[in-house]
Amino acid sequence: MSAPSPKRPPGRPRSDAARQAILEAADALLAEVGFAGLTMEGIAARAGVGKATVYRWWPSKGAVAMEAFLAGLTPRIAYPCTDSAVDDILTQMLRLAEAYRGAGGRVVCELIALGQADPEALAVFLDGYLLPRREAAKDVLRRGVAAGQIRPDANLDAMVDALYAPIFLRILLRHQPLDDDFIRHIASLVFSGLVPR
Amino acid sequence: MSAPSPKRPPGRPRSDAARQAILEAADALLAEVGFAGLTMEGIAARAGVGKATVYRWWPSKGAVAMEAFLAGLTPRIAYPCTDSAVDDILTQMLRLAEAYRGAGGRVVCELIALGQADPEALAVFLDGYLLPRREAAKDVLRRGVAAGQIRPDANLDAMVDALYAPIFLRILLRHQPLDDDFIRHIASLVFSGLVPR
Amino acid sequence: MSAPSPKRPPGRPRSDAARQAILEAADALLAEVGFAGLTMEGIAARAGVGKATVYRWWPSKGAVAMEAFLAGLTPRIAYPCTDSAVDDILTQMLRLAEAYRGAGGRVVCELIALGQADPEALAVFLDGYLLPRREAAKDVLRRGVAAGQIRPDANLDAMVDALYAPIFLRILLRHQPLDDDFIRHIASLVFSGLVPR
Amino acid sequence: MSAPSPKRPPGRPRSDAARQAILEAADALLAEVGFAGLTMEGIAARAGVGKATVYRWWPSKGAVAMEAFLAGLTPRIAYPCTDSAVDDILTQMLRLAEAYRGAGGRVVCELIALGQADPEALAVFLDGYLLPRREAAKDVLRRGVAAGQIRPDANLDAMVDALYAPIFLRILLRHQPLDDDFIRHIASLVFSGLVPR
DNA sequence: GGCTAAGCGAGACGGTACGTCCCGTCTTAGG
DNA sequence: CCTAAGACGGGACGTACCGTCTCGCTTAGCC
Repeated sequence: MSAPSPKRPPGRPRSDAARQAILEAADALLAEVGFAGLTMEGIAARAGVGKATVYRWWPSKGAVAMEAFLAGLTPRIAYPCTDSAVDDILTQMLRLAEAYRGAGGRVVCELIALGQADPEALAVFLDGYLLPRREAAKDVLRRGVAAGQIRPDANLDAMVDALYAPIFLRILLRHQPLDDDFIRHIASLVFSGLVPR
Repeated sequence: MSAPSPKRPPGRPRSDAARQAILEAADALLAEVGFAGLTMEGIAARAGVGKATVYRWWPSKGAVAMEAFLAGLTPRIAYPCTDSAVDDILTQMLRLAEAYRGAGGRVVCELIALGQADPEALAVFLDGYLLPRREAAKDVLRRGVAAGQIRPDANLDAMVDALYAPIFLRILLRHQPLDDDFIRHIASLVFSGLVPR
Repeated sequence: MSAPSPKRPPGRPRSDAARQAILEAADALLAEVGFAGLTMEGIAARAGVGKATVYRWWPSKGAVAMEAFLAGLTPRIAYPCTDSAVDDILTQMLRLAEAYRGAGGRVVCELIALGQADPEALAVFLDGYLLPRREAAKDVLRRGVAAGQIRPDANLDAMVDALYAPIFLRILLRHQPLDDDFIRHIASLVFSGLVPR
Repeated sequence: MSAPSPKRPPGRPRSDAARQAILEAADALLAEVGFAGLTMEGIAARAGVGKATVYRWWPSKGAVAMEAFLAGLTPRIAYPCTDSAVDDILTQMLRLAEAYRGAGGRVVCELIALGQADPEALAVFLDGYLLPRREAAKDVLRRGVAAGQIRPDANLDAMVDALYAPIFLRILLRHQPLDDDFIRHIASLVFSGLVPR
């Protein structure tokens, strides 16, 4: 019966309460002071936790920040599901832009910046945030294809990039505002070439 | 009273040798230890210069790094000028992608990352690199409009974003390869909606 | 109900093996890294023992160190017993000085130093080492008083201090050598005032 | 004229104000929390000084403590100068005992303890505190010899040790109280053997 | 030629956060 | 109920940089 395979390690088990407290503290601090202002010391103090405990779970403030952000974000920007896939995409793009105009956008930018210096952080960001969203977007597009609203020979990957990259670029570079008009322009640009004649 | 030669301030003039030494030191250190490992102290020491001298010329390590990098970049990705503005854009996009697949791409990514923590650095990046290129692109597009190859009601800013943002996103996030096929897809996506019927 | 053997407490009995392992580990570490470098964590790890086990037996690293040291010390500097108590004291003082010039002296110094920061360690040192020796010295002096070699109104406690304190001071402060001449000087100084006229 | 020998080093000169503030802070903390409770961090904070500044001047808390103690102590326990050298010594011994019963005694003990682990600290303690006092004591004794109050063949070094070592031993070991009676006993013990017959 | 003013190198200054170490307590599973 | 293991909250360690400051020394134009 007693399967020895999983093998609980000896010693006091790690406290998930501490883990949660750290993630929540990091999330709150990210929103308040941004990634640059984030410190391991601050996180530990806010979480009521020893610094060593933070280092026991994550190797760097980047790792904590990434995980905290993803944990705090996951259930936020969903796709609607109406008859028109094109409208659904547009609606979600507007929602996303709305979210990115606030603190969320700044954090996303900082996490992408972090990823430039830390490939592991980038991988976590992709797997934990970006790629799932891309898949969701592609599902909606596939629905549109099935419904005859989008040409069946469309390259969905390129399409997702064409739709969403401009949003990311504008929050990253701030060269022009990310307003709803811009979103609509982009969407119409992309879709006008891909709707069946 | 004495309003002589226009503007020469009194005192010892700034040493351009120091300025050059700092930029070279910063450039060398960037290559050796990367952005994250760069410090004002290190730059000053390497350049054989007092820290105060560095601060007298630039407000932050971001500003030094940006200027050092842009000075060393001088990237010549010009637009061709054929009869077809659409073809010209595509040709240049392919050249740009080619450049960005190499070391130049990493540099641009790091500059953008730096800009997330340092607004002034971002401004320098925009003014010194990005905005001039956008203008060049828009010039080509305007040529296309004039030649009747692009619809006159097209929003050129959105169009530039739609064309180039996907390139930036792929070098920043590396979620999919930045190959020529992808470039062609994006271009055709964008232009197919904007060529006159 | 079952009231068997009088006093055996329930549960697993304490492991004397652990106790021994701890003392040996402490002794070894003391020799390797000295008092300052000694840590409870290090002792426990070296002994292959949980930290809690160390704390269950001793309240502080000072207590462990003291016991480990006294256990390893077993110093046998006994008093001779001739007709002359004064000579017996002098003989023993010379032996003691001899012992203290070597490693034993360093040990005693370190124990005294340890006692300055740890009252409990000091108490152990006094009860386990110093006070028994004082009593032995006083016994010899009492013998001298009984034999008419020492004035009966002599304050024995002060006398012991006067005789031995200079030895301790010279090993503690190293301001001058602890040679036999010095010992003889001290002894003659003290006794010359206390022998009956 | 311009003698190049002393050669002021380049850079901003060290701030003696900071140095003084650190010593005063350390002295105050030593009296309040003792050597064990002393921390570099606490000293820096109390002195309103960066930790690095403390480390720039002294390598360890022991070094700061030693210097702070000596600086704060220097002008305290002087010898009177009456006709009787023997009385002068006794008077000063009583004063010293008085001082050592308070916080000063604890600090001296801790510094001696420190010296057991740190030879440099011990040297500073000897040169800066103990040896000068020994010389002063020997001067008084020489005065006594000159005045015919002390036998000219007395070994002054041994005599000083015989007089003062018991005081140190009682504050170090606390095996018996350091009261005035004890001081008088010791003094009479030592002098009774050395006054000329 | 002397004066004034600013830039120069150097590096100490008051700070903040780092990542590590050890403290003494606790929480497990197992003997 | 003791044991080994080791995570926990806490706090000091010594280091590295930050951005500012205070020095003595140029290096210039102006009187």
